[in-house]
Amino acid sequence: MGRCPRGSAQGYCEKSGRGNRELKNYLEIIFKDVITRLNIPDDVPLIFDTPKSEAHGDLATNLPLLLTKKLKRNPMEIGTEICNALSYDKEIIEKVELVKPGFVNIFFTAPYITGIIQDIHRENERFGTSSKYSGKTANVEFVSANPTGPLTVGHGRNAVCGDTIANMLEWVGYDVTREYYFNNAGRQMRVLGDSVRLRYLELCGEAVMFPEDYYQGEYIREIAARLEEKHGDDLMNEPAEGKFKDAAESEIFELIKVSLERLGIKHKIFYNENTLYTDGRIDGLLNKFKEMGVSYEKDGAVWFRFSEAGNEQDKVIVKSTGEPTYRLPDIAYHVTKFERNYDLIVDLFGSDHAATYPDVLAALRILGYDVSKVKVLIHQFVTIMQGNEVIKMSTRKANYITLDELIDEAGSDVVRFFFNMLNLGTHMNFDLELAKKHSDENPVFYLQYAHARICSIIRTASEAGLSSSLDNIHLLILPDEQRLIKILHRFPEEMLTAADTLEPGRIASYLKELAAAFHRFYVAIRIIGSEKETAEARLAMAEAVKTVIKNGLGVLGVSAPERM
RNA sequence: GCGCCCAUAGCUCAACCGGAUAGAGCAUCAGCCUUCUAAGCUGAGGGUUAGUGGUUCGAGUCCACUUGGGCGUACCA
Repeated sequence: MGRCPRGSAQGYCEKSGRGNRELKNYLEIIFKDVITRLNIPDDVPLIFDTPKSEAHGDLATNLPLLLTKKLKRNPMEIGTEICNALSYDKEIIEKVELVKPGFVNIFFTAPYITGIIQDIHRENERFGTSSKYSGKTANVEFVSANPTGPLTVGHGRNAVCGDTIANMLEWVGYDVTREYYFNNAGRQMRVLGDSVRLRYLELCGEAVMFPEDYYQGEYIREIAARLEEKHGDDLMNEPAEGKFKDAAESEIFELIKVSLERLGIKHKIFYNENTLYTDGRIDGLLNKFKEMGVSYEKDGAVWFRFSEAGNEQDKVIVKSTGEPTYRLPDIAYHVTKFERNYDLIVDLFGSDHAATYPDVLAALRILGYDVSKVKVLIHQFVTIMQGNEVIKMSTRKANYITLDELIDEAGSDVVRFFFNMLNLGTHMNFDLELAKKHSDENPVFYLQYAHARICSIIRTASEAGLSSSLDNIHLLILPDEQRLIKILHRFPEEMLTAADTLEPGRIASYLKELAAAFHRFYVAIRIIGSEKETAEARLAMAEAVKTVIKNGLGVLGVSAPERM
């Protein structure tokens, strides 16, 4: 890298690109150097983070505070020694200061900070990606709703967050497989098929009793109507599980896929639970458990010794009817994920499934698989409010608001951003009335507006014969400029942290901060109309902001409009 | 009853491995468009971070208990 100052620390310049991570790497090198020279114990963590207040520098460490106990000395004394011994490149670091309790605050030089703009222009739509996990594969399983009805708002959170997590993993280098696991057999599906059959019989003029615990949704009637249209009353003697169930399954799956597609979500694999039976995996697993002595028979059922694996209690894996419970195929399914050799296996469930995964993991551990590869993410439920009323979702009772209805009302961008804003553990209250009425006040517009604004500036500038240039970016020394550029520095690191913690919410928070800094700059400082070289540099900066917003929104699956 | 998750401004949410004065948006109030998009900006008010105790240089963050909510606790998925 030609921009690397000559005296920079060893190893630092070998990194391509900058950003906060590189700055931290540099600090780590020069601090470790001091630690060895001063013979300070090196078993305390050396952490640099971005202080909340600008007055506290660009990066800061609490090293002296952490050392006080170890050295039994005053933190300020230790800090003084460290700061005096610190040798650093003046072209990178402006100053290092030691303050009150024992923080060391580091300030970077403006020209050095500004260099990130070149990186962003060079890497463009790839800026923010990382090769940290290149060559690794990941499987992200999400949605996985059985085809018994359209997706509800409740599924929206899972769908959106799952897809965003997959995006984040791709950004840091993983080859990601998006997977949807479903079950088209069993009692639920029998009831579904029979629900359609009964509606069909109604249409054929039969008087039927439609049980209360059958699927009440309007879509059942529609499926029945299409069957009636196609076959007349030829199907009146068909069993529920044949044509009725098949029609329901395929039509509902079509609905689900369309909803997902509207949100830009496409799964690569739809894994049918049934194949686990037909290819003998279920039986194979049962035999293996028996051989290993981890299962036993009681009351005509087969039980798994989960209690011996440290879980609460033993559970039935095969009912006395001979039918496996969901646990067994779940285990077999995860075995296939291991056999498919993923380096990372992510499962995203709603909190209603929180109780099942410890058993699955325990069984996998007993089978000898490296369970640390599996990251089970549990997202909390979204409480849907209509005014003051809580809407309890139930597919069976047809008491729900579909994801499609929400997308119709709010639009895909708003829906994606809305679910992505939140950390997975957050219990959220979602007031539908409010979402409809105030949708133009959704924070997503704040980000999109910043992007559109920059596009508009670029258009206007180009009409005025002005274009961006990297030649004079050193002119960008105003506080509003530096502040903005420093936020740009953080993007690759934020992306990596988001991917490592599997938290989509981080990206949204970061982008809000970036957009805020840009809007502030925009109001305070003019681009067009300022002195030519400065204007060109500011344009280059604005383009860099635009790139980062676009890339960030891209990860969230939200569009970056050129005009609004 | 037991287990997991959660509780932060009036509302919806942030706060990276425990750090410096707990931050945004909405709502309220007061200002800012003859110049690049006012879907924007500036400022004000608004908090005992549910409560109590503990750990330590330092706690919204960790531990214990209490209260209030969500989800489980099936030979349903």
